[in-house]
Amino acid sequence: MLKLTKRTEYGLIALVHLADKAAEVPAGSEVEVVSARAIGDQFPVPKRLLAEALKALQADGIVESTRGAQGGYRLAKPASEISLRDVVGALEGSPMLTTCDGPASGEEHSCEMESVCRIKSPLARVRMGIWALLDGVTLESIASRSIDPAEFVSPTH
Amino acid sequence: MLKLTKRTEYGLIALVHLADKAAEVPAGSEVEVVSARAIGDQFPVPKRLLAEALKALQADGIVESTRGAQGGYRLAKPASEISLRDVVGALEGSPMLTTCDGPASGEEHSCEMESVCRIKSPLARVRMGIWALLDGVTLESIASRSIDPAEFVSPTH
DNA sequence: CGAAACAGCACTAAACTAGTGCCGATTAAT
DNA sequence: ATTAATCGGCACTAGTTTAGTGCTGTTTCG
Repeated sequence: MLKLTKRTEYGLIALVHLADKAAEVPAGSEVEVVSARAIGDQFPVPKRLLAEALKALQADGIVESTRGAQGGYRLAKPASEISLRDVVGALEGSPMLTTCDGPASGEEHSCEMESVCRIKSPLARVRMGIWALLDGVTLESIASRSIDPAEFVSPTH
Repeated sequence: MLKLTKRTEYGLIALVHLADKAAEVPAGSEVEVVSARAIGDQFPVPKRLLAEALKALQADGIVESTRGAQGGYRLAKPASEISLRDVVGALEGSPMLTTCDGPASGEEHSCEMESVCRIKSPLARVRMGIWALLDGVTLESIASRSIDPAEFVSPTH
């Protein structure tokens, strides 16, 4: 239904929090890690799911983790280099729009009626447009409430 | 998972077909209606679901229907005035991105932690950006640019 | 050692999606 | 007037996805 999952929502909340922590220290210095528990304590969200989201973000290299007591997470890159596209890709995967559409165009049964399908390529373009839109929104811009309408000009045309 | 439903996919296929029919006659003249059965016979899709999609499109004023024998559907507006936004809106409804986000911002339980939520307004802007993107794609542009082989080889991302 | 914290697997319940069944209402053709 | 084609609405089943939880193992600080 063209909707993001809760996992993504919780992951984003955590990332904004981590971005705050990273912004608090002078550039270049070590950023202290924050535990999933510590993040969950600050927001009324299921702490366990938030932890699941952080695990997925770690697996995709968006955050890095320190294990053991006093362990936790921090951003693996500057917030300005983490885009919504990265986050959504890590937490939702790539499939988008319809099964007829899809990244694996040349693969197996992408569309049984490829030769007659009139909507495949238009939808592929829209999908790329959406990814491009997400790509233009960085974690930094989300964390610092800056109203920047320039991000929302349609890039594909 | 940020995906359109089959209903929307089938509805789009039908709409492209109807747009073709509308383009075949000189401007101003009556466009003959096409039955759901006739459309379904031309594509390997579940005919019944296609009919369901057409019903929804009719309810939203995107197509108009003629009942009874020899009845069917045709576009209610010129294809150039029907956008993907209209179609998706009719077949999927408006909710998008997260429950925290959402068009009815001022309504009831939009977000329990509204005061602390950092991601609500950024996501709302992204949602508007996606709608704007969909708004820029007309049924006409989909129907006309249909067979463009260059699109099939484009590396998606 | 023991507690804190990440990592991985698996599971349940609810919601949504895809697809179908059925029947009534309407209308053109005969 | 009858018939057949067609839209319109309600409801139902099965499969998939999502939300959320349980449990166990592993790492690391104190």
